[in-house]
Amino acid sequence: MAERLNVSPSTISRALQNHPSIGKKMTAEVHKLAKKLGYYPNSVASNLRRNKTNVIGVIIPRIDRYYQSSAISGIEEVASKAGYYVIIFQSNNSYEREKENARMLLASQADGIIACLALETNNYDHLAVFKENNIPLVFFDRVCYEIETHKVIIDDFGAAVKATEHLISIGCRRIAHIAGNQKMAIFRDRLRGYQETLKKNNIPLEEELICFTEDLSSEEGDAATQKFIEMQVPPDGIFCSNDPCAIGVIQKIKKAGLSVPNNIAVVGFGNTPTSLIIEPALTTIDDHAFEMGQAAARMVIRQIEESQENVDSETIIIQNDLIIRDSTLK
Amino acid sequence: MAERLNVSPSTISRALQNHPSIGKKMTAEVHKLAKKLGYYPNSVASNLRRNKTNVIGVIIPRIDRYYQSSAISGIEEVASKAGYYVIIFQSNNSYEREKENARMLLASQADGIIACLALETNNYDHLAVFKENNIPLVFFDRVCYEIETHKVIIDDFGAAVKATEHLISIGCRRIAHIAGNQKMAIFRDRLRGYQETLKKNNIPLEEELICFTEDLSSEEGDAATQKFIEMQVPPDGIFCSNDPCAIGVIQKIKKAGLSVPNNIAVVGFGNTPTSLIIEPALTTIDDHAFEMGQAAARMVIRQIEESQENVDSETIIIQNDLIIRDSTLK
DNA sequence: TTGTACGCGTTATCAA
DNA sequence: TTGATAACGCGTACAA
Repeated sequence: MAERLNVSPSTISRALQNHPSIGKKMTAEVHKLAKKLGYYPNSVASNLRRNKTNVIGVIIPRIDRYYQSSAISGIEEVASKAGYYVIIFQSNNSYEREKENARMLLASQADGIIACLALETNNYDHLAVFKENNIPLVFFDRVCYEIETHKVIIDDFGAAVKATEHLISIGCRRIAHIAGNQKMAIFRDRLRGYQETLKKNNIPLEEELICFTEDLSSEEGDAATQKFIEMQVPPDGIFCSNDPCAIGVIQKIKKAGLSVPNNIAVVGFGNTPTSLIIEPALTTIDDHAFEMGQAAARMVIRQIEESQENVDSETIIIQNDLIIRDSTLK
Repeated sequence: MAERLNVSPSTISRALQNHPSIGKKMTAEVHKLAKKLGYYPNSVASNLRRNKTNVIGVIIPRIDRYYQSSAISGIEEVASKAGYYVIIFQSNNSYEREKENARMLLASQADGIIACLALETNNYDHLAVFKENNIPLVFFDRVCYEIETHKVIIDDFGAAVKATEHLISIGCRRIAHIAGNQKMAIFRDRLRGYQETLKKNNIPLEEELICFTEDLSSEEGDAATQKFIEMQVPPDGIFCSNDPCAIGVIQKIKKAGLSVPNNIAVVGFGNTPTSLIIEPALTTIDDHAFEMGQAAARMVIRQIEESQENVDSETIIIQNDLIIRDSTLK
């Protein structure tokens, strides 16, 4: 260590963190010497001693999806400002990988966890473990209601209502919905929003106008649209549970020689960058992914730092906006 | 810990890592008990003892750019298979943040570093530190030639040649280039590829056909196109140093009532998802970001595990492809 | 095949 | 304001 130059091991430690009870001269000198020697404290040892790692673990399906990487950006921004590291694990929507990720995070002594569930997951023991070990856990977006924790979500039901009502307001009367995987609450809520809105407006629900998909890919959007177009009376509006799917829908409608929005209006969900590039530009729900990330990070940090055996699970609902563009502008 | 059930602290340790010199019965029993008690070794302590963290630190400009998140996906895939964690820091293209990130990674005792430089960076001391401390460092994409390390890049010069030659081959004779920030080698190389190709084909280089941008945004593409269109003899082809910029260019050309590719053909760089959605679909260079990430991860892990005071800096060049789409199909 | 004892580099506590 | 000491939880050399 650096104490070979002067004397004392703990004085160095204190000086380096500007402890008040250390002489200014001493402090300055230590800092200078540290810089000269290129000395930096070993945070692994510090972590062991303090029993704190300043690490926030994030478990998400895939980092190369716009929604997820935006959320992570938000997490990282808040975390790094507060002096935390962000360590990221991708589950690839696999339950096994998610379990493995949780195991690794547990072993790494992360101070807190932020998770967005994998599609496959329907057993939550690997995450409940964090609660048992008193490690703060915050879910965002794809949350689970089986564990009592803090959550950051958007009002998926309300957003779907907005989207559907918008389609009705521009004159659509035969509105289809392409739904996401019904294992996830968010997709169930969007479907419900769609259904309730039709009911409320006295529009009959037709089973054949609802298409269930595995993962809302463009290809599934394409296939669903094919079926819709072939119907005797095709729909005049389609509400898709995400943007990539809506893009596939629009491309298919155009390929069939029909017009968006004149023949069929389309609404997406997510406000991805692509929604502005497709022609016509896609009307969609902005889900404020970046802010969700920020909120989740703030939440988990607050829990870490309060550490009181604490307030029961709290849910933050992030605002969402319907962004109206050409795909519904008749 | 768990030795209160049987006897011995170190036996537990050995059993848990399946040390050969431990009875099979013992080993099995310990594993069973560990599972039952929910015991997991504290890796912070282990890291301290072994002087190894199994962490690979990644410093990149922004995670919410498609190129970067794809590369990270590649890194993560390779790393996690090899038992490494990936810890990500965003520099936001700021030199100060990059310095801070490097400092934190140094303190966290990362076993190896993968970096993609910030735009602002032109002093490299904060990264040279890793070499001094014998921590493997691999650059990818935005590399620096001032430090001798391993690098993963694509042949930007060659890719630009391919792109420019393609424009010439479809009959373009007045080809413009929208160049990226010339602080970065990749953008200088792309410019050079463009220039050399024109020369080789006896096409005069015209200064006014080269537009230098700050960060190749869509907006800058839009503005550059405005100028090009207003010229007495506008260009008949534009090679853009990235896709977002090319998207701005295409949108502007169309807004001006001109046709892509008939009036002006456009080539981008990066093969982002948007290049397939814009109309006409964008001809572009696929830079294989995911594979770059994989290669970088393999490289850094190899160095970590060989640890021999080692082979001098090696450079891997990842293949790139010109993907021809409608924006250049006359 | 198993147990003992020490040390990794910090920091908290207590004493000076 | 500073120094001495112990302890964080694990891995390993050595002894048994």
